[in-house]
Amino acid sequence: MTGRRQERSTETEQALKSAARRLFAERGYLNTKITDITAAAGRAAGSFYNHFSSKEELLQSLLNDLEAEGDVSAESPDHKPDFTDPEAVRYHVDNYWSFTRHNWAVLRATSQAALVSADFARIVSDFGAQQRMGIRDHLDGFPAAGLELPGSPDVSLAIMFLATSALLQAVEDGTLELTDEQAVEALTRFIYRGLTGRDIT
Amino acid sequence: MTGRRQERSTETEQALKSAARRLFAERGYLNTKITDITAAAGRAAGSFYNHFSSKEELLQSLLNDLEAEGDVSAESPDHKPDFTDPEAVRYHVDNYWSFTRHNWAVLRATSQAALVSADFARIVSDFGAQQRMGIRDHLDGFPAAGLELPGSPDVSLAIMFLATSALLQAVEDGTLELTDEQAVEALTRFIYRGLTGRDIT
DNA sequence: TGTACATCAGTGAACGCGCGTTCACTGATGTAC
DNA sequence: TGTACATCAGTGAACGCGCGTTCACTGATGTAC
Repeated sequence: MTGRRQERSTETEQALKSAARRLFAERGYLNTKITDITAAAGRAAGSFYNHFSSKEELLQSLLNDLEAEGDVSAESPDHKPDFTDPEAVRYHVDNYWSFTRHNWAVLRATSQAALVSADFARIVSDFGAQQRMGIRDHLDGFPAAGLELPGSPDVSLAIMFLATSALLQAVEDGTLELTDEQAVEALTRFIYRGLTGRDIT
Repeated sequence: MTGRRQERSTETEQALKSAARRLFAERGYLNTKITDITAAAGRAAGSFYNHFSSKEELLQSLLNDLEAEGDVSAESPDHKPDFTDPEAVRYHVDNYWSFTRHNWAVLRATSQAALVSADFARIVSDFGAQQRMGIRDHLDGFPAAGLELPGSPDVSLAIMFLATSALLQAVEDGTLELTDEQAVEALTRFIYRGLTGRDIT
């Protein structure tokens, strides 16, 4: 009934995953060896292949977990879908910042994997495209409000996301020292101004 | 007189360097093996170690070449050192874009090396800090002009550089399609607005 | 200018390390009767 | 409920591949006299 065997199996699988997440965060994806993961998880090297056929597959599995729980695209009902409103920009910057920071280990691991694997490069690229697509309609009010984007909608939104994740990366690796609040505040002002050409009042 | 031996030696060294640059551009630093470089340069594997003691040292040497010629910090005499003027922002964005794009192979290789080597991580981090330092005085006119930065000067400038190189990376890897002119134009507007809170007229 | 020896850049086969991957084995869990 | 057999998760030593690195050797260049 309990399925003692399967229980044990999923225990090990979870142990491997969480060890991997920890090591990826500490030393990065590329510097983490499969045997490091099994050792950190307290299992034998061979055990790894009962669960994953490669480090890539493990990472893919961590990514799937992200999608399952976090659901990036899920937007709370009270959010404002119009970037002519500074609060709407702040809401999205804050959301994206928190999400990325919270899942930094896995997301950074993915971009590192993208350097070496064409598959992951496409995943990263598609992920970005999807993000932009998801909020493109937040710019719909611009013409009516007499606002002009700095470039095409796609490029303008790309700059928004790229600036945010690049700043987060700088904070994470210690290049820049600032709190989450400071970061979100500065980004929000920068981005709102950049998109609209108006200042936050 | 000619120094036939030394001539031959520097020939090989140049061949190795330019093969490396080519391969780094094609398949990235991490995916390029030392034997790939020697093969592409048409030399024997062992020859590599007459010139460099490791792939890192070769990359370091490519970086030194950059500094020697390009001199990033060198600013032409006619440039405007005041970011309250949109043309000054455009000038710097354009400059940085061209420089980075022109030396993309080496710069990307360096950030890839930074993922794996703490030494290169510091080089990258220091390089960014130096860039920001070099133009911090371009913000000096802001208070007098009644302009307020989106965050601290360092963070504001960091966002400027990070956004630019992140966009370049997206263009280089094919994620985004736009010409240099479009990119510089969009970035200039985004950044000028972001820094000043005013629009480009 | 010529000869004899030294040095040096380049060669490529061979070596060895790190690490991914396999596989025979163990002990526990599940199944058949 | 008990016994005999099957299956499965986990183990860790061993294997082997890829690639960095070495080194004895070659032929050309430089030096001494």
